[in-house]
Amino acid sequence: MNLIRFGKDFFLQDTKTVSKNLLGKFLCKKTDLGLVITKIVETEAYLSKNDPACHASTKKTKRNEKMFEEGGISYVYLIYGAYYCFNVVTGQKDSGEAVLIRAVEPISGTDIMKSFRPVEKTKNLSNGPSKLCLALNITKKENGFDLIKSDELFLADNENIPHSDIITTTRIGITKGADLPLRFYIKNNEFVSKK
DNA sequence: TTATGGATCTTCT
DNA sequence: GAAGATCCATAAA
Repeated sequence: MNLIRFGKDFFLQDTKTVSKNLLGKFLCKKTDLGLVITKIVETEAYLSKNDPACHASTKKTKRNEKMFEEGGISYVYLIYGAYYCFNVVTGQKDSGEAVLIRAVEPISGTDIMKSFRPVEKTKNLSNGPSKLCLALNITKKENGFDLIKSDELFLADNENIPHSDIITTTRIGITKGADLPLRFYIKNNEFVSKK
């Protein structure tokens, strides 16, 4: 498979634009067992302004500092003391914006993913933000990774999803800013966490 | 040093 | 469909 990486320009666009553009693209992870390739099917945008749900909405801390870097790196954090969530940092340095990858569809290396996260149905392998982190073996060690240059964790180009097949709704699992329409997913895709 | 809450998942009915 | 598990990071004192 021919994997084409994105340039920095891709990540410096408007965060909502990047959120939509990431749909249908590949998220790749090199593991000890081989290369895993997945397709992004669901994202959420977290903005710096007028968005109380964003970790960067309050102030810069040791935990969210990666969100303030220039776009093109990863931001991984622990939630509920037990699960990881994977974000792609976007925008200029100090903007404090990112895109949460909520769900992916296994493309290649499905068996490897199942070795990290045993499930009966492939459909349940990566249809959630923490599920995909487990399946791709993404942990705190992957925080602050360079997604443009790294060969271990990176994004690659693929199909563009037609605008008519992108559904925009409100975000999930948050208590603040829950009414903002910043969640995007691919229409009729089985691997979306919730419709 | 202590208290509290959270961008979730799994298990049970 | 509904509720409990679980523990780190942050903020307050």
